[in-house]
Amino acid sequence: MGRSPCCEKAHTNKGAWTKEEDERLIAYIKEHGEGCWRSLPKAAGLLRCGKSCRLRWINYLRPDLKRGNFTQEEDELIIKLHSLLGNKWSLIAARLPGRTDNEIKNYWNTHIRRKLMSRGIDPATHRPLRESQKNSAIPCVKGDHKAEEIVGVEGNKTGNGGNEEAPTWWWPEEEEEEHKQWRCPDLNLEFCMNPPSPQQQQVFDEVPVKRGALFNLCFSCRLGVKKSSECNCGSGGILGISSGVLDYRSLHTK
DNA sequence: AAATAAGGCAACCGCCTGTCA
DNA sequence: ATGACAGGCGGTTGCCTTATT
Repeated sequence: MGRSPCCEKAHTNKGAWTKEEDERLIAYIKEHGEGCWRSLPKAAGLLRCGKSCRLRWINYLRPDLKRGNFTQEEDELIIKLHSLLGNKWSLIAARLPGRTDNEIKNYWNTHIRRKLMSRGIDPATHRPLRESQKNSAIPCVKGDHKAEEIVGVEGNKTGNGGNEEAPTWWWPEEEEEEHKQWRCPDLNLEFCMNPPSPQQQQVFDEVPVKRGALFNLCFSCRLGVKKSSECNCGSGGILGISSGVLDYRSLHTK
């Protein structure tokens, strides 16, 4: 037997939200806060599925949302993060204050994908299209490259399927043979994590990480060690992976 | 001006995961 | 240990708007 539906579909509205529904949802959340999405619709007098309410709030009604076009900096950050995380839109969104996973996903599919394709870069692998077709592996990273250096999109390496532009991290032709030797012989997924530098620590403490909120986490929580006895911030690692484990600023590949 | 195509985005669907009894 | 449940996520759909013919 399958799971029961999250709501009684026969008596729920679907499709676009009306202004009145929005106002009801905002008013309810302002008074009672987020959470208990299943019971929220009834309590708020909405004929909507709880999931639908959650989505509407998170993607559209939250007061901390940044509306409007993506900036060049945001563009580049999305590309960088996507090259590291893949389609983990929620993780990517966690690093772009005021942006939602859905918004970033849509933006990726409609703008960035095309932009990368026009540059001859495979948006799935972040490799030149010709290479991606030959070898559909995830891009390998040259030993000491930091994540920030991996996915620059400017540059003009030729031989990428006729397109002049290619990532700056792509090696010059004279090194091509050398790199063919070791490029993705095995996919090395071994990561090392370093404690944040004082500068990184400051960034961690200042940059809104998730949903515009500020988090002050101890080191064990940033490592995603849930309920660690070392935890001295009291959060118990509630943010897990999004808080530090995969933070691209402290993540290096070997 | 009307018809059609393409683009953009909000919303839905179904699966996965973590939590709790 | 197990199952139910809520929340969260990524993929997909469908509608609305804009551009083109």
